[in-house]
Amino acid sequence: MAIPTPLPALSREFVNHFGEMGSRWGINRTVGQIYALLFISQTAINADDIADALGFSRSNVSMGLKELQAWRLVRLRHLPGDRREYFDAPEDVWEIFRVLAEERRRREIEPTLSMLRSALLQTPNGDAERHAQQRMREMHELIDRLMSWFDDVQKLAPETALQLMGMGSTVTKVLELKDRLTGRSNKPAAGDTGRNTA
Amino acid sequence: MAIPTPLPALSREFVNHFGEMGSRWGINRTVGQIYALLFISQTAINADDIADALGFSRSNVSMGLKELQAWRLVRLRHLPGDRREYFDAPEDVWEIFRVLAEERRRREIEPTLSMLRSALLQTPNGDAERHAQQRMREMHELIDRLMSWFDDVQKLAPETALQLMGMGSTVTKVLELKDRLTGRSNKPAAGDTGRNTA
DNA sequence: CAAGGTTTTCAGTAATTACTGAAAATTCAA
DNA sequence: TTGAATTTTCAGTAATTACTGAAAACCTTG
Repeated sequence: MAIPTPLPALSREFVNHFGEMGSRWGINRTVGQIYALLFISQTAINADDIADALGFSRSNVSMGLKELQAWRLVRLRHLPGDRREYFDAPEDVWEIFRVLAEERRRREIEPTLSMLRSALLQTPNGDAERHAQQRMREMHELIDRLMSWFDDVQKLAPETALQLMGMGSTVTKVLELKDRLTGRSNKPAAGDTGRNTA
Repeated sequence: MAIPTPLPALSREFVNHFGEMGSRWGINRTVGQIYALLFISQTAINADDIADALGFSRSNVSMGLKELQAWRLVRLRHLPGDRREYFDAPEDVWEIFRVLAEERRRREIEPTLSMLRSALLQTPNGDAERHAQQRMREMHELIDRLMSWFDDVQKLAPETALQLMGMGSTVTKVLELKDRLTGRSNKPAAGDTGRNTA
C-alpha cells in the first residue's frame, strides 16, 4: 500500500515506549519497536508491513528481525500461497519471560561466571591479589546460587511458578518452621552450595 | 606518583572483563572498570588513584563515580587529615545484588508498568486495539506478579533469602502437597493477583 | 534453469555516546 | 576573606553504534 496505515493511538504509545526503553534494555530503538509491534499484533506480519508501519528502511527491519530471532523472541511463520516471511511473538507471557531470562543469563552472566572461575584457579601474588581473589570468590558464590535457584524455578510449569510468585511470605514461614523443627543455624558450610535436594 | 603502579594480572583481568561487559549491562566501559576496581580493592581509593590505575582522564573518573553513586553501588568516604574524597564498594555481595535489582527495577521496569497502567485505562477503538490492550494486560499482570514476589523476597534477611535460593524443588513439593490437601485448581480468577497473604 | 520476487549484506553516512582538557565552581584552612 | 587543593562542568572531539540504499544472494516456480 502506498500510504502506510497509521497505528492506532494505543498501539503507537506502546510501540514508542518500547523504542525509548530499548536502550536501557540493551537493544536499540528499532528492535524494541519491532518487537512491541509483533507483541500486540493479532496476526503474523511480514517485514515490508513492519517497515511501513514503523517508517524504517527495509534493511533495518531485516536486521532487527534477525536480532529478535537470535533472542528467540519472535517466530518465523509461512502463510500458504505467500512466499514472504511472516513473524509473530509467542503468546504465553510467562514463556516469553523465561526465554528472555535464559538469553540474558547466557549473554550477561555466563561470561562473567567463566571469567571468575578461571580467576579463582590462579595463585594470587601478594596481599592485594589475595584479597581481590577472595572478593571474586564471594561474587562467584552469589551468582552461582542465584543461577541454580533460577534453574529450579525455571523447571516449574507456568502455573506453579506463578503460584510460587505469590508465596514469598509463606515460604518464609515454611523456612522458619523448618528451622524450629530441626533447630539448626541457617549458615551453610563454606563450599556448600546450600541446595536442598530433598 | 609519576609512574602509575600497574595492576596485578588477576585484578587486571577482572577489571577488563567488567569494562567489556559494561555495554551489555547498560553501563559504559569506564564505569564498569571503576566499579570493578573498587569492588576488589582492600581500601577506599580516591579519584586520582583511579584515573592513574585505569588510565582515564580525571574528569572521566569524576563522571563515572557520579554514575556509580546514582546506582548506589559505591560509597563516599573521608579519611582523617585528607581533604580528598575516597570511594569504596559495600562488602556484602547479597546487599549489592539487592541494590542493583532495586535500581534496575526503578529504571527499567517501573516506567513500563506505568505506561501499561495508563494504556489499560483507555477505551480501545476497534478489534485491533482491543486485542493490543488485552496483550498489554497480560504483560502488566506478569510484571506485577514478578514484582510483588520480588518485594517479598527482598524483605527477607540475607541468610533466609540465600536459603530460599536453595529451595526451588522443595517449594514445588510444598505446593503440590497443598494442592492435594485442598483439592483445588491453581488457576487464580481473573483480576486476582494470586498473592497468598496467609 | 531463467526470471521475478524476496531477503540479506555491506559500504557509506548519520546519530549517539564516550572521553578529554581547560576552565569554573567548591571546599576548607589559614 | 584569600588562596590552594580538589571536584565538577562543559564545549569540543573521538569513538561507537544505528540506519540507509544499492547491490548481491537467495529462493521458488514456470
